[in-house]
Amino acid sequence: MESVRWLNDEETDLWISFLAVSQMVERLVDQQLRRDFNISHSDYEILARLSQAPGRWLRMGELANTIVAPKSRLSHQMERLEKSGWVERKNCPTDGRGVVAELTEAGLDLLIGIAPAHVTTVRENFIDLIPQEQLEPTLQALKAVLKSIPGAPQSLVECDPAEVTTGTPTCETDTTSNEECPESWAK
Amino acid sequence: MESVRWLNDEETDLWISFLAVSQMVERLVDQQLRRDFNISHSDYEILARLSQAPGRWLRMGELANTIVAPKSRLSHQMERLEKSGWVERKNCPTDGRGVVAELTEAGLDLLIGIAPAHVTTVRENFIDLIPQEQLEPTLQALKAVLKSIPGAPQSLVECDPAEVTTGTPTCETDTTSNEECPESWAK
DNA sequence: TGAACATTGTTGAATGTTAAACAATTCCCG
DNA sequence: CGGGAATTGTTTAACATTCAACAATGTTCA
Repeated sequence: MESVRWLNDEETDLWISFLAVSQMVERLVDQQLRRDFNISHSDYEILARLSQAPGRWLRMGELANTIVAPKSRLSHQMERLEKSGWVERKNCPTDGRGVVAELTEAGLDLLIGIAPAHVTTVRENFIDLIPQEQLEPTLQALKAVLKSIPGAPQSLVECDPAEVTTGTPTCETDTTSNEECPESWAK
Repeated sequence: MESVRWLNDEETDLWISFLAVSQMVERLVDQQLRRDFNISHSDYEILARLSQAPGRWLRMGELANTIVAPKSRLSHQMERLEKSGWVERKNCPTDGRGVVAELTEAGLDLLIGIAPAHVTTVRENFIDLIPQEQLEPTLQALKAVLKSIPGAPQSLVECDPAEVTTGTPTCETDTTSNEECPESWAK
């Protein structure tokens, strides 16, 4: 005899809307990438995250965590991306079990070609649709969810990949991540 | 020579966090349903939406829209659900092309058995993680996105399926949807 | 040291999803 | 009415994802 705390109207609305937005936005973004560049959104995410990593490489596990994918999926994706020449896998020098995923020059070029249109899609179908005054509270809500779920990834900065070729660390230690994505890039 | 409006830090953070939360929450919810009840979240959604529809049935197209799925996916899902006896397909009496998806008694019973645990999962991994003061702005943000995307579904109310057996319309015409999901249901 | 255990990543088979082509029906309008 | 266009839903085949089992390496600690 357990008493269930059903969702009230507002909570229900929030949950249903969240599901709908998640799926619609994901679908729109994915379809734009497939249609215009013949690449899936999840493949794009791999390239993008690698491009921002210190030496444009990440351990497989880290990468999987970052894009919130099971390891097995990442393995399959990497196999395809590697065949296309956009990514390389190397044995990790510091851990015999480990594998390092590295973005190739070709992969970076591809990403640089795609990013502008992608950002536009993200704006048109998500960011620019949200009224200014709700940006910050929404971000806080999302971060609260992330914080409470064990194993959730850090936030990373997504920006012009053409500018992120230096290998400057974005993670943990050096948190002056602002410098990496100045608004002045909008040239 | 197009000038790209890259995302600034806050926007980037919002986008990345949104993607992460979407995938993490969807995964957690889906896994709980599979583990405890051997049903996928998307199958659950079908049962839930049908249970709230006027006579516990919907046109295939409406249903696909509601759950934000391509029609082809819904067809496959329905085939499986029909085999399991939780749903039935009938020819639509008013449109020769149409097909009507109807929840069976068995399907409703299943849903009633599952719903409490499901709601708990949704609370634990999403709703209850969001601070009170961000609930409303977040909802507004999501609704703004939905409103601006053509073909986005209406919000529906998700509540105790045991109570929604009367066939009272929730859509369009009768918008006193509050009555359907009073907080007092939390018994 | 070495034996149990933990971690890392891959593999293969089962399953689910997708886009495109299709058949059936209805709608629009001359 | 009747013919072209639009809508509805299914099907097929290609593709992607998932889980569980696995191999390989690292870690712990007696």
